[in-house]
Amino acid sequence: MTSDADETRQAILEAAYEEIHRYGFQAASLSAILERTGVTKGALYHHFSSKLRLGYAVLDEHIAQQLDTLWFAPMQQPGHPIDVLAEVIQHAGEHYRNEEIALGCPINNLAQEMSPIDDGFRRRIDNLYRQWRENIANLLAKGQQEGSIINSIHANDTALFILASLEGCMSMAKNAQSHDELMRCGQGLMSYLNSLRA
Amino acid sequence: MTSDADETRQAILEAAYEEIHRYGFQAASLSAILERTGVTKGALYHHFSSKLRLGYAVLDEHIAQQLDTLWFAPMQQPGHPIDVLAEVIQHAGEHYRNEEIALGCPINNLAQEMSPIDDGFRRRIDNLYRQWRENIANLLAKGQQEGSIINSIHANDTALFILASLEGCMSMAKNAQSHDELMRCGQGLMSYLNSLRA
DNA sequence: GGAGATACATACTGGTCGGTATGTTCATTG
DNA sequence: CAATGAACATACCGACCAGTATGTATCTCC
Repeated sequence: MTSDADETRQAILEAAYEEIHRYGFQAASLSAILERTGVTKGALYHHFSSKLRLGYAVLDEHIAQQLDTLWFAPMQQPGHPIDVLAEVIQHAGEHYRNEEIALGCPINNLAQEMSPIDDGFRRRIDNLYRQWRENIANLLAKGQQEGSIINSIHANDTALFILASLEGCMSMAKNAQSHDELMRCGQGLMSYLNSLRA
Repeated sequence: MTSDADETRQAILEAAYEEIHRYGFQAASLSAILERTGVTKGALYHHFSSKLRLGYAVLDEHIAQQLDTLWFAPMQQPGHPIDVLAEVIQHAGEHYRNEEIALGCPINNLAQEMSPIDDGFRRRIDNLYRQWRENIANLLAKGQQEGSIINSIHANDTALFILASLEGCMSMAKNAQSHDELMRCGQGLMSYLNSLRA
């Protein structure tokens, strides 16, 4: 029964994601993940050859999909690029209220923790960030073609800065454990974004 | 001889700082710190009652002092606030080239890792960030009084966004392991800062 | 209906970790 | 000069961890 097996695999991924999101990858305990799911260690090592591979799978499958749902897909909607960005950011801000802002952005968490010590993590995260930047840069470039975004900026570099600011705001709010600080910081980003309108 | 004892204590703090900066607090191994210094476990536990207290001391003493030297002190120099900020940021960027950009900002590292799971860390980091914000906000407010900074912005909120962007740029560059990306991201921040000139 | 593979379950291992108990040296102080 | 405490040093402990070895039930396929 491939469906049962797949359910088990997904349950492990989901539990691993939550454990990693809260405690980080290294501090995430396999025993805790097993306890969460009711799955045994035999099952876990049947589906994943090591803790590292489990971590990679969480990134490649769970987190990548979440990023797509929360950011990439909504960015495809029509409208003025800055309006689209503003709406997506606003919506994500709401999402992170329920997801406990104190846990921070899952990608940034892993980036900070793992990129200096494991290149497999680093490259995967780099890919996600690259896609993210490209999505933003495409929006900006489209706006420049349409004449709705000023031409004096470089789309790629500006996208990089926007993403950095985004992650920075999440960072600040995470440490302050304050959704209000996230919103205040987001206002700063918004005023920057508005300065890009043609 | 209090001087010998103090040297030992400082040696432990320095080694602990480096170990924590590289691997994070939880993954930092006391054994590795001892090996670095040649100090024994007895000595370590004579000076620090637990690993947690050692971590707090690294923040309270080593990191706080580093922050003061690299950021707060240089921000006191005279000149147009934006010029001062630009120079300090530029100088810090150079510093982080040698300090291995791939290790990231020590404060942000600890914030991401520890703030959700230990309030002692979180509050200490919150204090450092607060001082940082206040230093920036003071510069901006002074500029507003002098008429060199536009009045339409709120100094405190803008300082928050600037700090967030700063940390975000460090974050991006850390994961990319690229000092060039730090500089490109910094350019985005600079163009934002310039938009604040009166 | 037997063979092999899939999908687990249980019990165990070696290693590392933070922390402690105890011993020792030496400098100060009454 | 004896006593005390600071400043270590050494040896050890229990807990937890990722990973493994082995067993078993079920399902597929010839």
